[in-house]
Amino acid sequence: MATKPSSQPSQLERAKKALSEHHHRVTKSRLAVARALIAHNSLWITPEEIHQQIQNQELVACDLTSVYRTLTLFERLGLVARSEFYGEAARYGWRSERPDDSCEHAHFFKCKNCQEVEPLSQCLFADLAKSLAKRGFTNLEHRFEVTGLCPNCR
Amino acid sequence: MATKPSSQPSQLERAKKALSEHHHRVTKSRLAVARALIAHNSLWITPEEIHQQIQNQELVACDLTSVYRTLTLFERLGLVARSEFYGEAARYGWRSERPDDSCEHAHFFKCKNCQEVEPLSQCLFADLAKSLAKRGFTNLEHRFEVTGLCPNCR
DNA sequence: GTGCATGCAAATCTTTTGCACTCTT
DNA sequence: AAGAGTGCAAAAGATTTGCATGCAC
Repeated sequence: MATKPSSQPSQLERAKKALSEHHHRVTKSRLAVARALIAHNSLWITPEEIHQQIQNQELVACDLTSVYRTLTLFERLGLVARSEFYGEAARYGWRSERPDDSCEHAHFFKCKNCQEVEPLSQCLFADLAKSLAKRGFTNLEHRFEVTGLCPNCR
Repeated sequence: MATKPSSQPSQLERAKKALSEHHHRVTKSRLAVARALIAHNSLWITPEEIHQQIQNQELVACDLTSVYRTLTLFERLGLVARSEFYGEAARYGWRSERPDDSCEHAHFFKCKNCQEVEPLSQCLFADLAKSLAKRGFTNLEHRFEVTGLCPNCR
């Protein structure tokens, strides 16, 4: 799974900026979590996996508890998106674009057999959101998840 | 929250039929769970709530563990649909129509404030399903959930 | 009678919380 | 120096599992 080293510095800078702008401290743990997420690019990983990766690849120690706390914070800052399949740990993905793009997050396909996760290009929500907004619903959030068997596993 | 007594007998019969057709035994516990779900009609309730309701309204005892096991079974039989909002217990809803209608289940809006659950009429999945199927994905299942504030709570 | 289903207890898994200590600001 | 952030341990909550007993078939 190749990472895109060239995109990492700017993404990490974005994280630092978001933290300081919102008066949160730029700590080693938080940067380590950010790095782990950015390295996984568009994939969705669990807090546990993030924790593992930090332990393996970094000299920094970062408790699992801090991973959770950092992810919660990052989500508030719009840096990550969260999604969850039934009965499993939540998964987080780095959001490389603007935080207000609410359609970039929880749309993906996951194979029941090989666990492969594949992002879905489309966001089906836009139209429905409009019609709900028209009827007076506000603060809308949505989740859309698809499972099944991928071509390799069927 | 008024129930529709007239629809209950047939729904319960449907449950019994599905059980015996698939060589599962028709037990008091399973019927109690079915009754609790049917009484709640289109609402989505948690295993805990089902358990509570059985304890309150029925003379039958049914352990929470059995509620879980029964719900898992019912889901396999297509009698109930399961949905889950972040960080909360899963919720189950009785499916009054044919089990193969994959668009009847997890499409609803839930107000973050008053917890009101409102079904969404549209199924946005059809087109995406087609394109995934064309690419070789099979056994597709999907979930689509929306939260926010309803007109009364905004 | 057979063996599926149940109840109870305990385990598991994810996530959160309390608290003393540490490090960023 | 102040207090936000962290690590560790323990709690909390939902769901699952093991096993002996009980009930539907």
